[in-house]
Amino acid sequence: MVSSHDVARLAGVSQATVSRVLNGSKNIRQSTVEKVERAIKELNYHPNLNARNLVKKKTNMIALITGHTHDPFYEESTRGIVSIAAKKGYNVLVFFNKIDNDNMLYNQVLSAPVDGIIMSSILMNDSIFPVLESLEGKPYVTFNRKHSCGTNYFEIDNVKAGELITNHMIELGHKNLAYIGGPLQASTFHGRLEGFKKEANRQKIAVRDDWIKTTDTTIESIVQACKELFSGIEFPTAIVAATDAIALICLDFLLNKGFKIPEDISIGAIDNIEFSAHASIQLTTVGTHLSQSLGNLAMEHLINLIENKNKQLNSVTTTITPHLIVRRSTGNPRIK
Amino acid sequence: MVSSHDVARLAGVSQATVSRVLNGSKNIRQSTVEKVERAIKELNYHPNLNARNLVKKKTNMIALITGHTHDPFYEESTRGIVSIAAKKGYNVLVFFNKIDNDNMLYNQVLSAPVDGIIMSSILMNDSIFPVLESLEGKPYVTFNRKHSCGTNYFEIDNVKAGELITNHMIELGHKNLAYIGGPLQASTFHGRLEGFKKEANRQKIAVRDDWIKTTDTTIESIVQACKELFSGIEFPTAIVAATDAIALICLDFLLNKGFKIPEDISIGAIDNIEFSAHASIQLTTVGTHLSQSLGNLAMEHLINLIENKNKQLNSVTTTITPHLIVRRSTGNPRIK
DNA sequence: TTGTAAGCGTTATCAC
DNA sequence: GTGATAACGCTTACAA
Repeated sequence: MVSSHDVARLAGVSQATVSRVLNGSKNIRQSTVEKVERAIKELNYHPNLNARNLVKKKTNMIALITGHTHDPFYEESTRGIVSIAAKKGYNVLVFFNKIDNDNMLYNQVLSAPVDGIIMSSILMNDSIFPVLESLEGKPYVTFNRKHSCGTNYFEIDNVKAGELITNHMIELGHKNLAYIGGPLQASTFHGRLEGFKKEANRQKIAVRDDWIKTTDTTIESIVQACKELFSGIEFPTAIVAATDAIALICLDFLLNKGFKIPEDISIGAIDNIEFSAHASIQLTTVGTHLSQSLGNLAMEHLINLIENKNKQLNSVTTTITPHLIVRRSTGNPRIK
Repeated sequence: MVSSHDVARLAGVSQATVSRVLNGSKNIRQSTVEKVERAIKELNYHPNLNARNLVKKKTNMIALITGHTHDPFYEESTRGIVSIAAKKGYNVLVFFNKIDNDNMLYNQVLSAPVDGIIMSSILMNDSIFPVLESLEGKPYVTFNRKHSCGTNYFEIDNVKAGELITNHMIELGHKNLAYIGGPLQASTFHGRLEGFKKEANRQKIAVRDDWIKTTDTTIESIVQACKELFSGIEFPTAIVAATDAIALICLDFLLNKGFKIPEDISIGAIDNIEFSAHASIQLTTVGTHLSQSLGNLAMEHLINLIENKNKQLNSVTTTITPHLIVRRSTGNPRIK
């Protein structure tokens, strides 16, 4: 492996001078700059970032802990985060987490050589948080979900989101509502289910307990929930899915069963992933009016935290009010 | 930032001993292990990986250069690669590249502190390759696309894939074929277009020059291609898209224009991304019989290269024979 | 303008 | 078993 010493030797200068050229310092004769650059090119030298980072105590890397990008929501946010990071001179180390606290993973992230940590899929009682708090000097930020005792989060008003989509179904005339969500230790699922129940309650719509499904967000468990919902004599006429990703899986299930959407069954969700707008999907959902995604906002905030070290910024909490986006997956229930 | 020295001081041992405990070395008294571990916990110590990597000359990180995960193909491969990496103890640094050679990016990747490099979206004449070859000791691997002078690639037989989907259209009775692809400096697009032309030729089907569209794979340019295709008096009855991602965008365009698929227009593609099997898409496409994706195979190969340093493995070239997957986006042309 | 040398936080080779 | 100590490849005062 060629080092700056080799370059120095070839260029006939000291290693320190090579370093100066590399870092574009002023006060350095143009002719030596050229000598060094020629040597760099000739030896095909690339600085060892490990060594640099060690002395600079800065790596320009950030760690992202996200749910599997199988869920388009996480794919979109990951894409945005990596892009913003690149634009600002950071690289991102991607970690996928499971549904439950994963201490192995967290330890890895905690000692990863990164300047900050951004997380989307943590639980309200996640064990990483106390550690993170005690880790002075390594800023972190959360988006989508939040921790029960955490600050620095960017979320939508999940209760409101649940109310909006539920209200839409009820306004359409649906009385047989089902709900499919995820683990309630996630603040998103917790809030959305609360919104669903609250709105149903407010409108005096009784919801059967066994029509409220809590999955682990895997395809299998969502399909299982669908099977249970449509195995009895009575079916729901409308499904409120906690996320667009869940809705997409339900949709696949229902279409394969021969149901017509929305004639037979209405389906609506929350997240407004890009694909929901596709002409062959047209999912009614709940989204934000933001031009930036939550992930992008969080990433920009994280970079501010890293670079400004502005202690005032250290406890930003952002909750965005969502709104309903009506498309073609919801309609009036069939008259009996 | 707490270092192993701090731990040593608190535990009343030397820093070297802390290091030994950390690395689980034998020949160390159980009682001191406990002392050290207690100190580690108390100080909330996490080893500095930069320092460790510097001396070990190993980072357990790999760099992935991929197209934007906006294209589900890249999302799926990225997901697989990150998962395999994690399983094998590696983390992945994700870089998105543009359609053209991006020297800034490449320089970044080249000096990134990684043990190896995996790339999916390079061009046949990409400038990174000569450098990569000269970079002894940093293995690399390519999947999906390959470099004109590169080895270590995993691809499908793109010409064959182009032939298969084109043949399918012709067998259905289509005579007015259009093709929408991407930059021909990408081996995938190059081969797939070649296959398209070859098969049309073999079957004596004349294809209009202006019905062969080369986009830059952005949504805008694909939509533009669609507009051009469907603005004249004569329309194609079948579209061969070079990738499922392109087909999805065409599909959106066509459905929004009020076309029925496949009654008015058939559409088929290559890649067999997961979403193509969704009940609301049902895209006819070309895929492999592999249980693993190309990206996964490539990643496993890369880890072998890194860990075994087996020089024999150093020039693996894999070309998988693809097969047709008929779904509901293709059918017979309307009889005039 | 350039060179010398002291770290950065580890691992690993010696002695003891 | 454990403690010194020399790297690892870089940045950055401090000298010259």
